[in-house]
This record gives sequence, C-alpha cells and structure tokens, in this order.
Amino acid sequence: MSIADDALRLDNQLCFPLYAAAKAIVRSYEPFLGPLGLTYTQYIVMMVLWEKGEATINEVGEKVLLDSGTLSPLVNKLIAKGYLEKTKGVDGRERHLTVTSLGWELKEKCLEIPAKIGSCVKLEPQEGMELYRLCHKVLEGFE
Amino acid sequence: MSIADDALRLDNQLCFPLYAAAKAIVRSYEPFLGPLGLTYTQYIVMMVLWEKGEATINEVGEKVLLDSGTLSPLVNKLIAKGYLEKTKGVDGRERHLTVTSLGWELKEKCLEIPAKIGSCVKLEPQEGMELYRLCHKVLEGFE
DNA sequence: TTATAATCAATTGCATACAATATATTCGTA
DNA sequence: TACGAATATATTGTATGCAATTGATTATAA
Repeated sequence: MSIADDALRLDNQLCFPLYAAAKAIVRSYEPFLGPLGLTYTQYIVMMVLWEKGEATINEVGEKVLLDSGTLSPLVNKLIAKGYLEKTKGVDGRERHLTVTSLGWELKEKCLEIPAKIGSCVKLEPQEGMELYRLCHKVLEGFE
Repeated sequence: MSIADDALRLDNQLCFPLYAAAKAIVRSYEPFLGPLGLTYTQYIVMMVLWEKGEATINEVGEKVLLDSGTLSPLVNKLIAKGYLEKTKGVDGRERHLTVTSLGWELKEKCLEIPAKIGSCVKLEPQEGMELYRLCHKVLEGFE
C-alpha cells in the first residue's frame, strides 16, 4: 500500500465525515419537523423569515446559501402550506416573502426543536463551538 | 428578542454551518471529478471498491452510509460508464461489484485529487484533524 | 420438510441541490 | 429616450438522499 493509495482511502478523507455528519444531523430533525410537515431545508428558510419578518427570495438565498433553482419550488411549497405569502415588489423583478399568521404559529411549535437537536448531538459544549468555528472557517475559505 | 427567539436564529444553529460546509466541499470536487465524468457520491463509492477490490452493494453502503435506494441506480451508472461489473453472488440475494480495468485506470487519474482538495480547504493541519475528529464524534453519537 | 421470518437488492415517490437556460424587469448609457 | 447589460426569479434536466414498498432468495424453526 503506497502513500498514493492511502490518499484515496475513504478513511483518510476529511470531506467524507463532514458530508456524513451533516446528513446525519439533518436526518435527526425529521422526527421533530416531520410531524409539522416541514423538511430541514424548509425549516431553515422559515428561520430566516421568522428573523427578518420579510425578505426577497434572493435575500433568503444569501442566508441559506441556496439559489433560485432550489428556493423557487421550495418557497411555493411553503406558500401552499399557508406559512408564507409572496408579493411582487416595487422593483418588479423581486418577490417579497412574508410570514402569515399560520407561519408565526408554526414558529411557536418549533421553539423546542433546537434544544431537542442539541441533546441528540453528543458533543461537549466547547466541542460544539469548535465545530461551529471550523465549519465557518471552511465556508469562508470558499468565499 | 427573547432567549427563545435566539434559539431559532439561523446564526445560532450548529447544524447549518455543518450542512453548508459539507455542501461547499462536495461542490469543490466538481472541477476535478466533472472532467472524469464522476460525481462526488460516485467517487466515494469507487474509493471503497478501489480499497477492497470487490464488495456487495450492502458492504459499500455500510462504508459510505447510503442505502440501496441511492446505491442501486448509482452503481448502475458506474457500470454503464464501464468502471464496475456486477455479478450474482453465491448467496443469490447478493450482487458482487468488481472494479474493471477501466475502473483501475480511473483510480490513477484520481490520485492527485485529495491533495488538490486539501489545498482548497483553508484549515491548518491540526484544525483539519480536529474537524475530522468532531465529525466522527457526531456520527458515533447517532450510532 | 415446509411455512414463516429475515435479508439483499431494486423500485417508487418525494424533496432537495445545482448548473444551465429562459423570462421579466430594471439599470446604465450613448 | 432607446437599447444592450445586468439583475431577480422561474424553469429544466440531472443526480442524489431516503423512507417505504416490492421481489427474490436464504435462513430458521416447528
């Protein structure tokens, strides 16, 4: 087994545990989000709008790092569920998203989720913070 | 802004940077894998088979943490590209995957990829190791 | 031995991701 | 002002992920 071979071993990749851990955590939301009829991606989009109250598709996309190819159909699903409304902006190209009263009720039902997820992730507090920092550093490295 | 509200802010989530960083790294493989006609998922499947030489769908799935719903069609694509062969095992339920000569040639073309990705990820060596360790710990926490 | 349970792979259905393209609208400038 | 460039959103096409189901085969136990 040469050094070159070792480099291509799955166990030696940094990307793979990152990819697998991200999938595992996202999957762990399902027992909490599923009963509310939400997916993880829909949940983080709602999180942006709960925080800002109103935003364009573009602004949401900058926050959640997704483009219109993903967001357009996803937002339409959240509208169909009654959690969001979409209106044409003063700039006719923009679409303004606002949270409906049903969307605000949904937020109340989600308040306990972060703590529940936190107890699923078996990291010490300072490990969680370090993981948070390292992931942000990786992201910054890609701009 | 109450404490409860803060818990639902995107910036306060551990999962989101993990999810976003994983997507960013996976996407960074495209310039290297795309010209070879591979996706990231196909690449990690090939990695398992380069290491073991032969494996069942199930064994590959245990390594890459994917089920047959994802792997069956993906393996068929790798077969169509000529990198793998699939044969019925002695146990008639199993399918044995083996790397073709074209698949071994592909490995040679991939030898430089880990180093190239490494230089894309702007982490200090010990930070990369710590990220690796923390992601594995997260994974172990989910069994 | 034979009916039932368990296992492996494939299929189905739904929801992302994302590159590439299309469409509508606005901006910038000659 | 008129027109080409830029911008925001939507659409299309391909490739995952994954839960749930199906089908084929093998193991098991009464």
